[in-house]
Amino acid sequence: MTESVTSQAEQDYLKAIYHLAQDGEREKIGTAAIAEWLAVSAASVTHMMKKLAERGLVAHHPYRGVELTTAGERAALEVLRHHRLLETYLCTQLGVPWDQAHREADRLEHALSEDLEARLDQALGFPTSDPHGSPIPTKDGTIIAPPSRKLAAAMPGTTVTVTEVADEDAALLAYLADLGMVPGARVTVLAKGPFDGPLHVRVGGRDYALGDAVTRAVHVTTATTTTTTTEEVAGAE
Amino acid sequence: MTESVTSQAEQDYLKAIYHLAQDGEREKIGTAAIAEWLAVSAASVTHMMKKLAERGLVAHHPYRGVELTTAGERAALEVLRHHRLLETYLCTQLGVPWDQAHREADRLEHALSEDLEARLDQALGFPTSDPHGSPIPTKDGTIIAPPSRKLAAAMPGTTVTVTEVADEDAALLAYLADLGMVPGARVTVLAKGPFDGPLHVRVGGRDYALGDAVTRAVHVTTATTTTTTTEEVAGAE
DNA sequence: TTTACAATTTAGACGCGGCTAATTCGTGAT
DNA sequence: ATCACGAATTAGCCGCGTCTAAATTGTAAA
Repeated sequence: MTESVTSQAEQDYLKAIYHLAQDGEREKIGTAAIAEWLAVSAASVTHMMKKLAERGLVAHHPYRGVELTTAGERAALEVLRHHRLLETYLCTQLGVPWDQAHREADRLEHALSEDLEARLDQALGFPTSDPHGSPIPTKDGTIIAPPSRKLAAAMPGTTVTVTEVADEDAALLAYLADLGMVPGARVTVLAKGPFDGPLHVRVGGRDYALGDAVTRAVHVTTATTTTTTTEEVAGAE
Repeated sequence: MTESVTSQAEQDYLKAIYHLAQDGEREKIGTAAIAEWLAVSAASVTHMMKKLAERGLVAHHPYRGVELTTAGERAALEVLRHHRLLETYLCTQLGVPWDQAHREADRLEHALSEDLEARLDQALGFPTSDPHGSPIPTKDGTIIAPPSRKLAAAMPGTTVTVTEVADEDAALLAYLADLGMVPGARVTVLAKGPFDGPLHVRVGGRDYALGDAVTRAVHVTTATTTTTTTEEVAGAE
């Protein structure tokens, strides 16, 4: 109810922590990871973490990492909601290219009022996910995380459906769009090269070998309940 | 061509100077006027003026006032273009009320990219004025200031057309909308009270007595070339 | 012409968010 | 059990934009 009056910088840090927590598995997020993500020095991160800890938005365990508190996660989700509504609006209503919308939204999200947020939501028909397939948090701070895994973790031989594509890297996004790997696309995992080699997949009738950066950016779900047996079918080409 | 990299604060000051120069008649704008307009101390204004003067955006004549240079005016018009395109978009495409759009645009204008500016412009069909009747500067920094005067300066007995309504005061704007004094409305000036008394006008078949703040916020043009003779017709009620 | 006052500028300080350099802490290797 | 090293924190600084208090200046009145 009370306005937290979080500054733009604070919001960026909260968003970063939320993102890193989603991305990796570990709970505690290290200072270095945040620093790298935000292109900022480690000292700046520590400084901000102490500030956010005082505000009760973050639990800071010195030398061991930080994690969002309930209030912090709520604040992060509010920013994320702004971001994804904007992204959706920019793409669908103003024709901003898929791979540019993220950067635009990053700048606009901090200037979006609650009223305008509601208007965008309504104009879009209350969407539940953005153009990249990422779920849009609801107004009350709920987010439905679809049960998806990274394509990197998909079993060879299975056919999966793309649910979500990370929107941070515009070039990667453009590449994926070119391949036809957009949310909803069906991808057949053919084989995994040895020693962290490329993942061979078939999508839209064509085969590709995808590197690690790519397969970690794409989230998929085993659509047709392929009874996740360990069938190591390796049908290349 | 070169990015001036003007900060948000700098843009706000440039906008303020431009506005005050338009509003009043004098060329040189005083420190106090800027300070009041931006709700900032006079010392802060002087500080910023020196900074802007160094950047060549402002001509600072110590103790005598400042005025925008060509570069400064260009920068101000760029911000103003962002502002008015946003205002127009918010009103017509998202249904934001007339009197709220200004505040929203004030926050969004600094985060609007050139690309998005172009998309808004196109989506709106390349408008030349915003919902308040204010002209929208063109991309190349041209602005067509329509030959209008303040309603306060209109001669009693004439009938004028509202061309523009200042958008800074939401409450005033709501009041004017209620009266039907929107751009395009025809207003008959009945009489002017003595000693800066209220201006009696007829609009939409009804008569009103308007205070100074109101008549200075409304710009009008003598539409039907009413041969501006000094006919002091005083027909009240 | 002098003077008083209001407007303006200067001086000095603060909070924010950032940085570099130095220090402290955890932990994996010995 | 120790040690070395990388990660994290602390210390101290900077620029921006703001402020209050103390000069300074322009000008209008006497």
